[in-house]
Amino acid sequence: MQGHLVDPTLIDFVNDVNPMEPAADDTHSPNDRTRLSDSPWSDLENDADICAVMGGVPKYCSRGEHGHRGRSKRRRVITVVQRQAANVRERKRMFSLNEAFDELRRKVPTFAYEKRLSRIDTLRLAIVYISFMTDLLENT
DNA sequence: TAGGCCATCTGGTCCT
DNA sequence: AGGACCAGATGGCCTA
Repeated sequence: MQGHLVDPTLIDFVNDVNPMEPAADDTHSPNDRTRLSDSPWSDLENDADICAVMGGVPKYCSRGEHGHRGRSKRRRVITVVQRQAANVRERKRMFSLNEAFDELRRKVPTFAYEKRLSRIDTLRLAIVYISFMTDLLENT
């Protein structure tokens, strides 16, 4: 789609950001690793095995009781259920973050890539792309 | 096998 | 008090 739109400068910076072989195919596809694709937060029950049922104690036990140096700050007491709920919310949050990354990937010229852009490369490429477009506007 | 990337868990902090 | 956000830790998967 971007073939007619892209000039050599653009190609340069695309290749700069991720110097990989030319793409064999157009869309980033099968390579997709297992991602947060389908309702990752649907199975709250699956979290129950984390550390939970330590003798039925309702407190959450974290791995490694570190972090109590100083001990001046009062730790927030959190139940297993609350921890699980927080985990689900966090997964949901990360899912929406990844959705935003996917959307950004689609807005950025990625034709030269065989692989799907990583998040960091997506950000870097977007920065360069925006700068490029800005310059283009200012110089015309 | 090492390194990169990612998902997930977790605890801390900030905000409502 | 509880949710959102964040960063660190950890482990799995994939590729060079």
